[in-house]
Order: sequence, then C-alpha cells, then structure tokens
Amino acid sequence: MCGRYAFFSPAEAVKRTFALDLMPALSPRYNIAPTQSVPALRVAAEGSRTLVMLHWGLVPRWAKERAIGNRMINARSETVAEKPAYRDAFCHRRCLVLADGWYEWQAAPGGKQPWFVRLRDPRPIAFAGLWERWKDPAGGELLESCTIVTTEASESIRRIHDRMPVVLAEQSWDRWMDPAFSDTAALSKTLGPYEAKELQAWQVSRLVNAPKNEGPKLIEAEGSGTAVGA
DNA sequence: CCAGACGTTGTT
DNA sequence: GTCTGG
DNA sequence: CCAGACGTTGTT
DNA sequence: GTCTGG
Repeated sequence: MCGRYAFFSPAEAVKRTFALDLMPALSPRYNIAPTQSVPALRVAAEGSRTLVMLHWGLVPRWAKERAIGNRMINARSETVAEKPAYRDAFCHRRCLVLADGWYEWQAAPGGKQPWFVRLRDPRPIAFAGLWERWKDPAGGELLESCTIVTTEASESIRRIHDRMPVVLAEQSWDRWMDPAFSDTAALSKTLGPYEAKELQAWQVSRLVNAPKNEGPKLIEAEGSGTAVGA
C-alpha cells in the first residue's frame, strides 16, 4: 500500500518532467505522512496542468468532520469505482500525486522494518490519485483533499508487501486524468512501472517510522545485502 | 421506516 | 485494544 | 503508514 | 449523499 512516501526532486526537474508552466520551490520531503498537505497535479478547466496542494486523506463531500479523511488515505483500484466514499471523485476528480518513491513496512523480529521503493532509473513519479472538495458544516472551512489508488504488488515487491500504489507511466498520465477512462483492471499492470526491472527497493533506517523525522538519511540503504531489484 | 456507515491493511 | 494525529 | 494518547477537575 | 443493516 502507500501510507508514507518521499518527494525530493528539485523544482526544475519536476517542472520539466511534468511539463508544468509553474512549479513552486518545495522543501525536499523524505517522510510525507497522511493528514499533511501534498503536491498534486490536476488538469484545469482550460486544459493546462496545475500543481496544487491537497490534504492527504480524502474527505468525502458528506463528511461531518475532517477526521473522516484519516482512514481514506488509500483507495483500492479494484473497488474505487463503486465505493461510496470514492465513486464521485473517481468519476469527476482525478489527479496525480507527485513523488520520488514510497515506503513499505515488513514484519520483522524486533518490530516493523521499513523499505524504500523507487524507480531503478530514478526520476519523479506520479501516483494515481483522486481529489475532493469539502466544506466544514461547522466552521465553513474549505478543504481540498486526496487519496492514493493502490493495486496488488508486483511479484518482486510481494516479498516485502502485497499491495502497492498505482505508479503511472508518463504515457498514462493524461489517460488517468481523463474521466472517460474507467478501466480499473488496467490500473494494476498496464499503465505504469510494475515489473522487477523497473523498480528497486532497499532497507532503510527505522527512523522513518516516526513522522516527525525528516531528511535524506531516511532513504539511505541500511543493513547488508538487503537490496532487491523489486 | 430510521440508524449508521461510508476505508485499507494486516493479522488471526 | 483502539482511536487520533502527523 | 507508525507513534502516541487514551481523563477530569481546578488552578495558574 | 447513498447504501446497508436492523
């Protein structure tokens, strides 16, 4: 699945990769956690790609309080078109959640062992996302939030975990953002990097477990001979 | 009809 | 154990 | 996802 | 808002 990730590529590289007109400089992040504000791409009314900051944890329109979003951090691709919490967003509000890689935790003696997963050929990536607009019925506050779509893990990642985020290949970005696209079955394997040759993973420090920790040391390889061509 | 959930993951 | 917050 | 709190009253 | 369960 995807409950924690990193996004640290420089603004220039992100701007170029995603063909953005404007790209604000963002602090490099190595420990992005649910409830935080995360960078995402949307297609504006006139068709241009826009970078926006969205609250991670989709708050449905009918929610009475924003905390509902705390458990809406992921949406299963297999059921996203039908689930009441996501159905409407799936039909009308797609987005790309920008990242460089993500963390998976594996049960291990002495506690959870974190791994970092990214492309073997390192570059910024896009997770398939949905977004929603919510107005707090108590204070009237407006909030735009998002969730990350997940799928079954590819064979080689399954040694760590059985789910992973939907990583979209460049040629799939516009396809996903088009509401006419509804082939959820295709989300698992055919829209992006999925095979072992495209992904790699390695063990990292348990420092990443605490959301308050930050910095490039969180993705440094730790342990001996633990890297897998995931 | 009204009340209550609306989600995913992992573990047992 | 379970929920909330980051 | 993991970490950390989980409660009330009264006083400062 | 909409669906499920009682």
